[in-house]
Amino acid sequence: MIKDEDSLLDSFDISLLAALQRDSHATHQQIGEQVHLSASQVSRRVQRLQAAGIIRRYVALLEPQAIGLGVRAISYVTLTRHSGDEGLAFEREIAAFPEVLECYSVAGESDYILQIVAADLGVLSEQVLRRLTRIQGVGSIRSNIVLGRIKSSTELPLGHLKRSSA
Amino acid sequence: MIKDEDSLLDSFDISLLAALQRDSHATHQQIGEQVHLSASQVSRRVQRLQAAGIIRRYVALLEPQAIGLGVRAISYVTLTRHSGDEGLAFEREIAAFPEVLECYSVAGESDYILQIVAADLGVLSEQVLRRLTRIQGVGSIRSNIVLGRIKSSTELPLGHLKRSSA
DNA sequence: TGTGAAAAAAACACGTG
DNA sequence: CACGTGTTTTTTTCACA
Repeated sequence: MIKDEDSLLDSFDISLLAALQRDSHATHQQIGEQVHLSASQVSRRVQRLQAAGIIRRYVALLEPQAIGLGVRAISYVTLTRHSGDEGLAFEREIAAFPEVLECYSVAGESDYILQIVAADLGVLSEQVLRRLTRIQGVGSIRSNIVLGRIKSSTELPLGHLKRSSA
Repeated sequence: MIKDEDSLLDSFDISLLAALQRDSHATHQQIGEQVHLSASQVSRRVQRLQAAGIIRRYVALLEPQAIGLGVRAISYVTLTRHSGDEGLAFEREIAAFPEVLECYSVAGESDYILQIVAADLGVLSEQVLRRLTRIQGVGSIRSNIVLGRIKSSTELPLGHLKRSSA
């Protein structure tokens, strides 16, 4: 089953990925110093990791507070019926909501768990949740308002790869 | 000093932020073409947005599947007591778990909502959740296994800023 | 605010172990 | 065959109009 992905990853690659997850704007030189690799080597490996689809893309992370997004919620959506079609339609629509940062289908009481951001509570309930309720097939929506952001990371753990080298 | 963040954001800045959230590796030239701005103008504005703390950092996003992270869970942690200290200790410890990508304190039944990734269900339950249970003050942990990732975005909505110009 | 020059960085080709 | 070194090309930043 494991045909190639892991086998390309030696311990240098892992350190490299860790560094890029932390700061993708560091120069190859700087990254090379951190991971004990030459700049050209960093360049080569980065290209390989991109081509392999391990590095998906590079993005800028913004500060929600600084752009007036003061409220975050975790919401639970239950569909009226689970006949397949409802789900697909919902999934297509939900992806178009910019306020919905994440949406996962889950096993359990609710069908979907969403992470939503909005300017304030008023906008969240009167606009975003309101619009979500109107999506075809949506039965109920329950929400948890986020009081504090303890951790919010885009860095995937790499420790489980540490053992094997290529 | 300017305390009002929004006042620095005209419609060019908003387009610029949108572009950087999508692809921070595009050259200033390319971004400039998208948002109808010269490369030097892009450079200037990017520096301003960074200095203003609106752009927090640049990161590489990896593909979880490609590095062997096949399982994702949303977990709910309830503390045994809410006497303040328990919460702080938990928050400090939880941040050190690389598998815990996100952790929010919420109003509701549980005290914290977590997003966790792991190689497989075995590792999730036998290692990650096991270790979480042992943190001081943790009462119960309930989890939802993610069946499908419908949307997982780092792009914050900017539509609410569109109206005012500086 | 745009234009062009200077600085920096990345990509590339080469020679070496 | 993989590595580092030096070169070329690209990109960014800065000075000036």
